[in-house]
Amino acid sequence: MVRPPLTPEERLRGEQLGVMLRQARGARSIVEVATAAGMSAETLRKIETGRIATPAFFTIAALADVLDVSLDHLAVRAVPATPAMPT
Amino acid sequence: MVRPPLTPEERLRGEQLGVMLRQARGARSIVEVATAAGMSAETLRKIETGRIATPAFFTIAALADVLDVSLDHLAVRAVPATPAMPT
DNA sequence: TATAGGCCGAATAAAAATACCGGTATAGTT
DNA sequence: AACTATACCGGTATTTTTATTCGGCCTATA
Repeated sequence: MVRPPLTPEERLRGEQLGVMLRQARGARSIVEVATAAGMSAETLRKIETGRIATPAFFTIAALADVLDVSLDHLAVRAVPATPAMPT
Repeated sequence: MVRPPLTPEERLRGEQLGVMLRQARGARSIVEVATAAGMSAETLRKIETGRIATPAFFTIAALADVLDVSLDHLAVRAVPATPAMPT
């Protein structure tokens, strides 16, 4: 009936996404990239550190545009192992 | 100091994303696609109708995977005109 | 009848996104 | 040495939004 809490797997997934975004930022400062992507530096920092585990689609899209990385690439890399549910 | 309300532009952007996802779903039922993507049917319906304007990145990623569409494609199409800020 | 698909509104807990504060560490300047 | 500026981190507080379930309602079709 309510929104369920994030699972440990979802937390991990968010951390991995953050690591990739941080790596893509390279030597640029958080302030510069966040401003270019139209978000606050605090938000970008929390995404990079995984404290925002399930950020909004358009937030990541804006970041990917600024950082010149592919959204599909990010999604695939962040969700590595599909549970492979048996039929 | 607080999270600002969604702008009309963000609402529109969400609606456009919904339209694209709906089109990609084709003849498949909401229940089938939502289940395959690991979310409730109600949530998918709200995304398609734009009532969830800024869905989570991994939510859209799961949908894009099931529907076999590109996240980059969705992002570009949903945010068509960059404001073209003058230098 | 009844079954399947879809639409809508209310209610709820959890989380996003933001700002502010202090702390740390490094690099450059006076 | 003292000061200044930049950059990053962690916590707190706040409002808005997500994601979910439930119930009802409608339409087509077997």
